[in-house]
This record gives sequence, structure tokens and C-alpha cells, in this order.
Amino acid sequence: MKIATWNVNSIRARLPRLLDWLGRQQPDVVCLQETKVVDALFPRADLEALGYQCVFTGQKTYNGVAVLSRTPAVEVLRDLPGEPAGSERRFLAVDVAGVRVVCVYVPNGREADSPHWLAKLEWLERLRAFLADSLATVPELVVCGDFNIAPGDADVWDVALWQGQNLFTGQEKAMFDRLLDLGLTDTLRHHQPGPGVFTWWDYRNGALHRGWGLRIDHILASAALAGRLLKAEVDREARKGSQPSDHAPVIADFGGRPAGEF
DNA sequence: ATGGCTACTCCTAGTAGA
Repeated sequence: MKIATWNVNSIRARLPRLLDWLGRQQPDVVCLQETKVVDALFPRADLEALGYQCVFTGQKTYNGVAVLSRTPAVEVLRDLPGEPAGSERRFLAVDVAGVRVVCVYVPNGREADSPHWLAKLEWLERLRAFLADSLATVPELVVCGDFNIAPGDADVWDVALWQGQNLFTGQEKAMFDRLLDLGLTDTLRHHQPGPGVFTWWDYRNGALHRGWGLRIDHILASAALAGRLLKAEVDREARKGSQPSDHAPVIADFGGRPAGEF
């Protein structure tokens, strides 16, 4: 079971590249972030034509998340418990083939210690509580998305530059560790423990080819799934060429269940 | 490296992203 996450930075601007990428990678489940489109205009037909079912929750201009799947997905929740009504579209939980898939677009935070950054930590705390509840009853769970946290020194290209900055503060890294403490495995880190494995590069200044990147997109898996992890990687090729997203997809491949359960 | 890019919008300037 290939599960991917990709911040596409507008699904309409990225549609040709997304369709091409789906055809090439053939993932079973894809979590998308920053779709930036209201539900009425989500390009469902183009994705269904490729054999993908779509569950999505979006808004105009900002945010928006979706889960694509080759087998039916049952929506579980589209509002993170504790969020006020009409909140930003950043969360979606679905069940696919016995796996609970949680798609998140964590608030950016903008600047350390700013009101936006404090709201980011509060959002993460609500996510932690939701995941703790879910893991009590659901053994196979993945949390996929743009976490806007580089969890360790290996995940930024210049530790001194990033020290204490938004995405790399001690509080954000501690919160990420608390998520892992729920029993989740950082699949990409687990499979590729070395430094310099990044998922985002600034559009400016040739950041991609200069290696100025961050690892902020993650696939966290519960123990039952992580035990079947075959591979996890960044599709850096998808960041190249014309009109890319500034994020690259992350893909985790989990082996099948014992015979008879699929 | 504090933006020199990209995408969005009651669009030609301001906001946001990370």
C-alpha cells in the first residue's frame, strides 16, 4: 500500500502535473494540502478518470485538504475536535482499506512567538488529543501532511540560520516529539536517517539545486503499519521542471496484510 | 537568504507562504 502526501500549492494550478505524477507513481492513497479551491470547483472528474476517489474540504484562496484513493474512502471527520465552526480547512480523516488516514495542513506560524505561532501550537495540541483518542481504538493509522515543523537538525540546510526560527523552534520540535510519543513512527526519517533529505525548497534563488531545503512534510505511522514499512522517500523529481509546487511529494510503501484481509 | 518566487483575489497591489 503506497501512501503519499503532497502540498500541491493550488490543485488547479498543479492539475496537469498532479495527473501526470499519479499516472507515474500509482499511489494507493494521496493526501493533498493547500488545494486552495472551494468544494464546488474541486477537479473531481479529472481525478476519477484516473481511477481515484476523492474526499475533500476546501475554501477559497487558502488552505484546503483532500484524500485521493483507489479504493473507497469513508469520511470520518473534517473538523479537528475543538476547532471553532467555520475554521480553516486544514484537517481531514478518512478510512481506506482498514487504515485510518489523517491528512493535515498545520498552520504555518509565520513568526516565532507571534499570535499565529501560538495558534499553531494550540492547533497541534488539538491534533495530539485527537490522535491519542484515535490510536486507542484504531490500530492502523497514518498522519500525513505538511506539518510546518522541521523536527531535527538534519531537517534544515543550515542549523545556525534556522535556530529559534518559526518551523524550527524548541517548542515546535517538542510538540513533534510528543506526537511520536503517541507511538507513531516518522517513516521517512526511519527509512532515510541521513541529513539533507528535504521536502520543501523556496522558489527563489535556485534553492532546490543549491540544497537549501527543509523537511517539513511527514508521514507518521502507527506501530501496526510501521512494522510493515518497506520504503519511504521524497520524489524530488516532482519539484523540478516548469510550474512545480514548492513542496515535493513524500511516499511511504507499506507491505500488505496477511493473506485474506485485503 | 528576511526575499530576488508563485498563486491567489470583487486582480494590475496586497497577502500569504515557510
